Parts: sequence; structure tokens; C-alpha cells
Amino acid sequence: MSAAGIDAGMKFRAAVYALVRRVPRGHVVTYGQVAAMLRRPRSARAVGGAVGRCPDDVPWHRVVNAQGGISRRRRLGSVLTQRIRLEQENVPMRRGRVLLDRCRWER
DNA sequence: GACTTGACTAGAC
DNA sequence: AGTCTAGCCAAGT
Repeated sequence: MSAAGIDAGMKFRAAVYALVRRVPRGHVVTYGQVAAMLRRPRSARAVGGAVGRCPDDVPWHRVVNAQGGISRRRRLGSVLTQRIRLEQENVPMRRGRVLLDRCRWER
């Protein structure tokens, strides 16, 4: 797949996973950002859907919402897991929010 | 092919 | 700063 964007015939989900796998430890991206990087600026919601059912090798915890917060989901639990994993990677947080200015992954 | 369902967002009060 | 709304769109049924 190209640096950004979806190759011909590639499923949206596969592109999301490929991108999220490139996010380095200690950094995060937002749903909307992933969508924009894949050249689907209005597909943030779909990104959430893809990240919600991803393979084990995808660092899904590095994806947060536009406010740096951890989005709620139908079955809680993974919310705590996500916060714990982010803390373990020393992702800077304040009042339950990731400080995007300091750890947003660009490119 | 018509719904329904979300780990979304930006904007308006 | 909290709540609501409307737009969005990939996937699953």
C-alpha cells in the first residue's frame, strides 16, 4: 500500500489496519486523522468501526477521538485497557485526555 | 439493495 | 464546558 491512501481494490478496513500498525509507541492518532490520511476525510466513523474489530497485531489503543479522549463503546472494559496501555507507553495525559499537541503522530 | 449500527466530528446553543 | 443535532460512511444483516 502507498504511504497514504488505499490501493486499488484494497478494503477500507485493511488500509486502516496498515496505517494504525505504523503508529509508533508513545504516539497516537485520532479517528478523523486516520480517515484523512487515507483520503476519506469524512470516514472517521467508519474508522471507529474498523478499529473496533481488528486483528491482535493492530495497536488499536493508539487511536483516540478528536478531543484526545477514549471513546465509549457498547461493552466497556476495553476503555480501561486502552488507558492502561497508553500509560505504559508514557503517552502524556491530563485529566483523562491525551495531550495531542505532544504525542500526535504525523505522517 | 434497503435498512441498521457504531470506539466520529464539527458546529450551534 | 455540557448537550444536541445533523452529516457521514463502511460493514453487517
